[in-house]
Amino acid sequence: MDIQLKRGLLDVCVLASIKSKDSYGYKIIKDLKPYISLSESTLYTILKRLETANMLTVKTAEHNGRLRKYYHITEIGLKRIEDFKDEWKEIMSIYQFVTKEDEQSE
Amino acid sequence: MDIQLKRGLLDVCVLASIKSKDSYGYKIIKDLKPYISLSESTLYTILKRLETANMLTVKTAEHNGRLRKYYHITEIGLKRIEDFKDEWKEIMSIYQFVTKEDEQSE
DNA sequence: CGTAATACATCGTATCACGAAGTATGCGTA
DNA sequence: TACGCATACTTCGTGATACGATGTATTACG
Repeated sequence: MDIQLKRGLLDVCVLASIKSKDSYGYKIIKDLKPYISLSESTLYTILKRLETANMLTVKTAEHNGRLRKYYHITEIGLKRIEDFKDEWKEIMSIYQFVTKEDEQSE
Repeated sequence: MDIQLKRGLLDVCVLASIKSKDSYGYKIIKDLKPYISLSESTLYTILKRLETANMLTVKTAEHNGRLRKYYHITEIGLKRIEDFKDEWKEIMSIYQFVTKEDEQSE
């Protein structure tokens, strides 16, 4: 997918991937892969950004003797997803503008 | 609309605005306003980019004693719009992923 | 004559996705 | 043991790009 199109979609995707259950970096990438692929450097940048924006919290926990960072969505993060649904209406109208056939010009 | 979300949408919007009829800078901004707003500096940057990518051609013409630059879409530009329709399928699947309610987690 | 609308252009800045590279651990296998 | 591989997270530099600010110039209107 076009890199420009991914912007604005990525943040919400990451939030959606931890919405129902806390998750961690490596798993998020795998879960998102069928929909949108992102590199590790991209993901950790996003996670840090979302943390700064208080959309998620981080908790380090041990798993199999190794440390993992688990990410938990906040109310603000949930609201971000809701806001996206509103933005979607605008995107739909743009889509219709772009794809409409101009009958009068034929 | 979120600035990140606009990226990737803007180019195609501009192309769509000149698809059926040649247009010029100021008019493009006005035509797009109901769907997506962009500043002049942004538009001229985009127009130059699309010209470099051979997605449109420019022709300077006189209008009311003043020079105007008219933009005309090319085959490559039209193809860009078609490609966008394909990308749309991916975007739709992302939308469904983001908005799906997780029944199993309730 | 002054103001607004029209029309195009340039510059600097902030945001951001990504590749490359690095660090470290656990596990299977030869 | 030694090696490769998957897991897991981090840092750095770069290129793309939307935008505000600013500038130039003309036409239209009162």
